[in-house]
Amino acid sequence: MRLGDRDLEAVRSHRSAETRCEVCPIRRRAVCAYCEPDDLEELDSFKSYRRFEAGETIAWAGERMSMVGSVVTGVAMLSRTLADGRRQMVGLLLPSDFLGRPGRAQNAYDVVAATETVFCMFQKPEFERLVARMPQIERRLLQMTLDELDSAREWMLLLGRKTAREKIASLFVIMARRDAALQREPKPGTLVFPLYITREAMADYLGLTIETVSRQISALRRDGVVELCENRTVRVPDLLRLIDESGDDADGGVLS
Amino acid sequence: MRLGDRDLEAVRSHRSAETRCEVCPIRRRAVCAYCEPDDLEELDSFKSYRRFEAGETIAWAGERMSMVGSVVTGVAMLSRTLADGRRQMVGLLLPSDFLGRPGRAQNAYDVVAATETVFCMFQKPEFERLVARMPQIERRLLQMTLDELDSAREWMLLLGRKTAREKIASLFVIMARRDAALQREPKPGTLVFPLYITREAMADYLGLTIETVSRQISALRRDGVVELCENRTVRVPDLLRLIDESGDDADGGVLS
DNA sequence: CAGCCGCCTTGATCCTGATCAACCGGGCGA
DNA sequence: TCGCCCGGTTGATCAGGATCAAGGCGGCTG
Repeated sequence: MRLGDRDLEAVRSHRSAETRCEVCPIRRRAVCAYCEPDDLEELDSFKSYRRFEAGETIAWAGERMSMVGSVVTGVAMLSRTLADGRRQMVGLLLPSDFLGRPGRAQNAYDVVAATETVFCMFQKPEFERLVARMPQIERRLLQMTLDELDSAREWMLLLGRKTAREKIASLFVIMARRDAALQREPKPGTLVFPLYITREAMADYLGLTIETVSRQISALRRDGVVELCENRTVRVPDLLRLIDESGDDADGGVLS
Repeated sequence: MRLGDRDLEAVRSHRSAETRCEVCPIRRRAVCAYCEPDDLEELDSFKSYRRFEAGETIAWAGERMSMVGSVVTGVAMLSRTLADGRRQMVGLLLPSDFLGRPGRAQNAYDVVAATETVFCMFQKPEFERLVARMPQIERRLLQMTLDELDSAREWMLLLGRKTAREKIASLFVIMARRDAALQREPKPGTLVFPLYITREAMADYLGLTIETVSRQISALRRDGVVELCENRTVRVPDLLRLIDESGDDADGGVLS
């Protein structure tokens, strides 16, 4: 598949080693955790890039999934749906996140592109052969999976025990941190970041309805905690205030 | 540390290779996923067994954790607490489950023994050396972590979208399946299994209050979905009925 | 045996977030 | 240009689960 210039730029930056998070400077994250420089030539021949439109379904729960890979640009959502249609997002894939489970044929979740999204993908059998030959890939996958597990557990705390207002504040903190982590040169000072996703996606993420999401965002705006600018952009004048609203204790808490 | 006869019996059976789950016969689970028979001699010299009393705190969030290991008998709980004391259980460790994160010094969760619990433990540096030497251990850890991630996501669906009644039914389904999976020779017919944990633990697990837990269990009993016997034992006359109450679709759903 | 404590149950009331409904504004195709 | 549709906002009302409160039961200890 032929990629456009913007996508190619993304692919190039995708190969960079690490970025730093301004909000929690300790935490670092490789943009593509299994592609370290010394593996590049070996992996490059097996990679392919695929692009999905916003709203496009990448995979259905229960379907066979023939590829694995990671997000280069854009946002993808993992979700599960109950028999009567209630839906819960169970994962949010931002650039550098891995999609697909080595060693399992079936896909456990619906995967939908929230925005236009580019994936760096491998055929699953080829990837598994690569993993078998290169144990360092397995090690990095384990670390990534453990990180995801930590995020999932933080999310469980949010879903089980936080109020609607705290949930919204937490979401903003998470997105601000993730955005800062992905910035090559994060700007100091006031945080400004894009809200990639719709109210519906936020509601599915937080276990709320869209009406409640809308109301609580309005309330946070009314109280001066956040400002909404054009292009679905959020400005946070005081990050500590926002973190305070999120219910987490100042130090620990939300994993980026 | 000296173990009693009952504990020694548990340790012996702990070395058995696999058990089968009557409820979902496809799913199998090694009782101790990193201890396959061919590794036994090598690992044995590094193992030690530790016992914790019911209610005893095994580790605090934020603390350094010098050991890793897995549950031999009993039940342990992972939980996170918000600044104001609201608590959410984020993991339930039953026999065969792994505790501790290779490659991280600090413990992210409070770990509490729900019942008397025996762990098979390794000093973390030794375990990491073993892992480095034996890549098959890393592979199994990856698979276990992926399983845990799937469970966590199933749990997120429960926390975000299920009603109190569905949450209770789901919990019973999970415990029935886990119990059946751990039975050496599961009895066919009506399911009977122990409720290892208190109402408080259930409430923390499900994101409810103890009063709601109590009320919903009473309601399920009144409606004939479950029966409560002595010794905190639950009898399920019709598993399909219970699964129906849990809100999951019949096939997919709750991971054991 | 009495008294206490921990765990559980049940009742009454309250409140947060869901539901139902109306409306707004922008983008897009007819 | 009109009208529709989609995503978002806001209001009114409802209901599920939280909270507050009282009491029961069983086990443990003095």
